[in-house]
Amino acid sequence: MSDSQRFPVAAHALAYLAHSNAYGPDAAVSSASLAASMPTNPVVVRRVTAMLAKAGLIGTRAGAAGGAWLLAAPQSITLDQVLRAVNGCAHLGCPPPGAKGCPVGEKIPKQVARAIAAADSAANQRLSTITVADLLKDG
Amino acid sequence: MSDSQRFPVAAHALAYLAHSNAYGPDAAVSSASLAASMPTNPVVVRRVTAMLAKAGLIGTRAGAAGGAWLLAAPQSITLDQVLRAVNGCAHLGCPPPGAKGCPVGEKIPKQVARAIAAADSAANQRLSTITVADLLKDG
DNA sequence: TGTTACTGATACAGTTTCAGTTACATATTC
DNA sequence: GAATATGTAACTGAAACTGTATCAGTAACA
Repeated sequence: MSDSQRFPVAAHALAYLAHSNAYGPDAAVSSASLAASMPTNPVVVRRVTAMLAKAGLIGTRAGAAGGAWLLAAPQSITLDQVLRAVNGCAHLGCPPPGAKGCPVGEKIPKQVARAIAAADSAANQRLSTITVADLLKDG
Repeated sequence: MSDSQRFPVAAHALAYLAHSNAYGPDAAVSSASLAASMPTNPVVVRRVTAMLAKAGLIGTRAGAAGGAWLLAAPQSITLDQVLRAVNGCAHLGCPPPGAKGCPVGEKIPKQVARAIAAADSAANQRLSTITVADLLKDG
């Protein structure tokens, strides 16, 4: 996967929902409003909110006065959940397959993959200590 | 930056040099040999080895019997050095700029950027505990 | 000295991926 | 029924990467 802005857009959207006290369908925020605060295109926002909704982090509703709202308290939504919801990872690359028949060429990619997975895991663990509520703090 | 294979290629190349006991110009390994073990194209390898050379991790020499060799012991080359050498990062994306004039829209991106930097740092710290020598281990 | 072999760099084509945009079917409120 | 919103599909243009070919410079070796 190439470099994507999905994670930042998702994090920004959730923080904005929290700031708007959007905790139910009656306080839904439209994709146009979310997009205006980035700023980006409403369709880009909806592509992300659709994934967040499938992950159970937010609720969405079509129709007039529709939009998105949080399904959990901002303090309880961690950023690693957000990253997983938008199918992101640390993107350090995939190891080359290794030359067939070459003993060292076949062994190294396995260890490279393990190192990449370890780095990915460390990034996720760090993100698990940051919540959507933290994104609204000053400083 | 989009998804790049530079980091895996660099890690594989360094591990291969270590396995070949390439510790000096007289034991230089050509880009063709390195490429054959991935497998990929020699030019792709040279694009990476040129960066590793600039970072001081390997030496290279042109001409007949030329190629690349390690400038340090495999146990002392950590993978975060390798990642920095090829200009990689965790690639979680860049935060949106935020809407001008919107107080919340301007504050959130700063915290999102901080979260991304924290995740990146965690990944690098984890990589700093893995060396090129570890890539040659079994299992 | 001439041949061979290698690096580094540059340039190009093809592929992939993404943001942004338009369009449309569906759903909901008024 | 009109207005407004989501979700999704299709298209465009930009960006980045791989693979490839090519060339100048360099070094070993007969």
